[in-house]
Amino acid sequence: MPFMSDRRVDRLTSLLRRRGVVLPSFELYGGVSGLVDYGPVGARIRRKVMDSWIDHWTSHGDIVEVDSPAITPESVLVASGHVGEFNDLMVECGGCTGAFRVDHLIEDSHENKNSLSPEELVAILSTGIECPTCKESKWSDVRTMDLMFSTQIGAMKGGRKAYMRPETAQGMFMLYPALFRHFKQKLPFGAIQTGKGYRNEISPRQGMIRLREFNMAELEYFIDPEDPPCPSLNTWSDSIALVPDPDGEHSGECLITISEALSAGIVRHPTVAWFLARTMDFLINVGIDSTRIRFRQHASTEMAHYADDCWDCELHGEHGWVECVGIANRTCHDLLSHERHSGSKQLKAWRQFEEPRSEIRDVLVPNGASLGPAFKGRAGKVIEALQNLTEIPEKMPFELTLTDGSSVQITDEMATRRSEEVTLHGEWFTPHVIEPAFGIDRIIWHILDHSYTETEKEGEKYSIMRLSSNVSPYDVAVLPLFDKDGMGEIASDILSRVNSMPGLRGEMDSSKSIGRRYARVDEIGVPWAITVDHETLKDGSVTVRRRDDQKQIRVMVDDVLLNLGTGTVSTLF
RNA sequence: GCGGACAUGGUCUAGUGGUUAUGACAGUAGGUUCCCAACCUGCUAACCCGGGUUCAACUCCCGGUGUCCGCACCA
Repeated sequence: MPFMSDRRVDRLTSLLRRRGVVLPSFELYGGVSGLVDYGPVGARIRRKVMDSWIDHWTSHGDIVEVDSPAITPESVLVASGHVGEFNDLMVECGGCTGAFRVDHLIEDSHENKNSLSPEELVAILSTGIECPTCKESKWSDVRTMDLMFSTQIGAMKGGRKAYMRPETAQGMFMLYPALFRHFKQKLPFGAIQTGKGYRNEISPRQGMIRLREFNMAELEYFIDPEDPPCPSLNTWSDSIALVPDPDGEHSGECLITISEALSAGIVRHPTVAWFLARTMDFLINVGIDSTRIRFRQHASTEMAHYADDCWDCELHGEHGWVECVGIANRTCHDLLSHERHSGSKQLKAWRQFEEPRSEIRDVLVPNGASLGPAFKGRAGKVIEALQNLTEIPEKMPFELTLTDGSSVQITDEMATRRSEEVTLHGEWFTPHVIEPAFGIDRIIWHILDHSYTETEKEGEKYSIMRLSSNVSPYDVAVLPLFDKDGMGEIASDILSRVNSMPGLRGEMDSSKSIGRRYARVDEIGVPWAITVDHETLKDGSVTVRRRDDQKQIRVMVDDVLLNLGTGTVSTLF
């Protein structure tokens, strides 16, 4: 083994580099912080994590996968609120050169800081706000911190301003009308999308934890807020660590089953509860240590104004507790905002009443014979305004305001008052959306962190990556004990049989001693090794070695391959 | 973004203003051994980038980039 740093995290990162799992990007040119590469081994792991994530959600039946561009026109991100929020105003202190967010500095001096313009913020700043570090108040000019990567669609002057998406979610909101049709116009349904997201972090640190370009996997689940899906939670009998809202009545960490948490009112929304449970399942399935998972509820104060129950799933590792999944009830905020900004009428869903409802409505029926001659070209607008009246005036004549802002006088003969009975079979409403958003790189880091095991073997340090077979880079290693007497050929043959099985990938290694080869595959987390030896030549049996306890058994080749295909090799032991 | 430390083969490191720049591990070729990183021999492979000082810079100075540690930031 090479030199061992005294920090576990250093030894782990060094292994990940050495074995081609995760490495800094563009190192040839000095590297770029916040960007990483997945090497040949890491890319396999990432692919498997992504695939099991997609499989986990699409197997449910009412969730489908979509894919939309990373390049996003500015108007979309204005509507979503990203263009405003991602441009935090920053200011530097002339005394100690510290950088601060203006809104944080003036927090105590103004109640409604969110409503202030940049000019007003600067004005308040110059009233003698002190630097929290050095107590001076010599502030530099205010500048914006753009946390999105901006670009342009079209190379020439007329190019349209755009950004690299900071989340994949907006693409799914754009596809809402298509999804609504796909699901035969019935809620609930969901869409997932995996892909890259981009944030120009001020100071990315901690390796894979804060990246500038990162792998996301997001799910938008559209529901009727008056009829939220309440899947049964009885299948989840294990307790989950919850850290409820510190300002709420349930503050303090607790270990509790998900259905208890829902009935106790800790988790406020039944669909959110279901997503917490399903998220737990996914994480355990890809090999996260269940004792190092917890769900932390956002305090009412830190929650975005539109959301009403948000949970972060945090994983514990070398960097402490890190937020890896955010499960938010975004309510109708996004769809409504896109409806307002785009003017589209397709962002709603239909709610059928159980019983048709009749209503008596007073209406003014326009009289075209009288309106036409009176208003000529504007008559159309007048009729439209009359039909859109929500309150029918008591008396005639009255002033009617048109959509262009002008008003006209409506007299008796221009419209007839009438009571109409209308039967309503349902109504249009804006669906709510529950969004679980997964940071895949952070999850992969914790899979590696939790799997990395340092032991000793005959006084030597020995590392094993105890990856779940669901995410291991190779399913099996095929090792000829000697590369002679035809063992190499038999091994190649076994390998190609493995590789021809759907979804399976094996690796062959015939160099150096057998112990060294076991060590190499242990280090990258290959769960099984098949060794071809002299007996194989005689009877077709091989040694199967289990990574986690180094136990080995003798089995017929065909049996191992069969069990590899069904994921049941462990039953042979 | 600020301050401090650091930057040498794939990994971890030694070292110097001057001619072939250490060592270990890994890799590789051969020998030997054979079910847990054995051994022997050979080989491959590095001074972060740009400028300056100097007869001469991997070494000293400045700038950049990157990493780590604090501060700030993390929607």
